[in-house]
Amino acid sequence: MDRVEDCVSFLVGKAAQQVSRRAREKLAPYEVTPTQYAVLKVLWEQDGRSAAELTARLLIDSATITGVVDRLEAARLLERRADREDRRIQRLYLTEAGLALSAPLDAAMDALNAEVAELLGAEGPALWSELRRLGEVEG
Amino acid sequence: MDRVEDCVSFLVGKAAQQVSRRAREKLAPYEVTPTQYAVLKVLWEQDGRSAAELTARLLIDSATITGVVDRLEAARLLERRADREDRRIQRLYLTEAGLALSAPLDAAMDALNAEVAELLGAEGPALWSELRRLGEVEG
DNA sequence: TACATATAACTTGTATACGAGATATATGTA
DNA sequence: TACATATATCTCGTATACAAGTTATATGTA
Repeated sequence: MDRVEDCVSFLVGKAAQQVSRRAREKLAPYEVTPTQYAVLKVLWEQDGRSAAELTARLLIDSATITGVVDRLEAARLLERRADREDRRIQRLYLTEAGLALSAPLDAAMDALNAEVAELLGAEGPALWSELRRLGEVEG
Repeated sequence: MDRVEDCVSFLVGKAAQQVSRRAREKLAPYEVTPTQYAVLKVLWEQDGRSAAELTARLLIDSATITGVVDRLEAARLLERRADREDRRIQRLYLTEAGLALSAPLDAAMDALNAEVAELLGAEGPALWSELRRLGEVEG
């Protein structure tokens, strides 16, 4: 491999960086980051989940989740409530403000998906499944 | 888009995260990170480049380059030397230790490329060109 | 020359991302 | 019950990544 541009790690990393930059731009009006959107998205499905459930679903380190949830709580988009049966667990519940963001943020991300789909054209769907496989790379 | 797993931003981001994790593992014995590898890779081609040249080539913010170069300099893999003609510019030169890493680090990343190529099989090359297009997403 | 503008590198503040370890609480087993 | 082990969350340290702003130096133009 002669040029860094031919290195998988660089290639996938830069693709993610550009897509993430567009996602940040689209989410910026709502003062929510892409990672925060991912957490909210899982809670819109069903809230009352624990941080451990989020780390498993989103493949994020528990140290990272702590910080992301801290900021979402500070923004009053969700609340931590202690589980009554297992006192180690903090369950996460959406506030009214957190629930209200569902429609506009999903619309913003649907627009991003459409943008990328148009950029890739017919090869898009194939890329999807390849990326899913890459996302499952094991040590 | 119902599930966060169907969101392009999440999908590409997780693929990059897993590949990056494998790259970190492979580079760890040399105490070099994937981003540091990218900087070294460009300097192995030709050193004496400025930070501005690196930001353009690697699509990294100038604030990020400052920190990465700080750490590479602290690890004595490269040196900053002021340009004589334009005193704003710090040119980056590899040390003996920095040069010596070329062969083993390239071998480690070639191994990663082969690993991913095997994972993807025949669809790999198509994915490459799609990722290059994604990496060029414009605002 | 004098001054507005541009550029290179750096600084500061915020947000991931992860390794390692600390703390509190549960759970399994002798 | 007593204790070893496991789990959930959090803290701390390090490394990107980027927005915004600072400083020093160049450059273009009146």
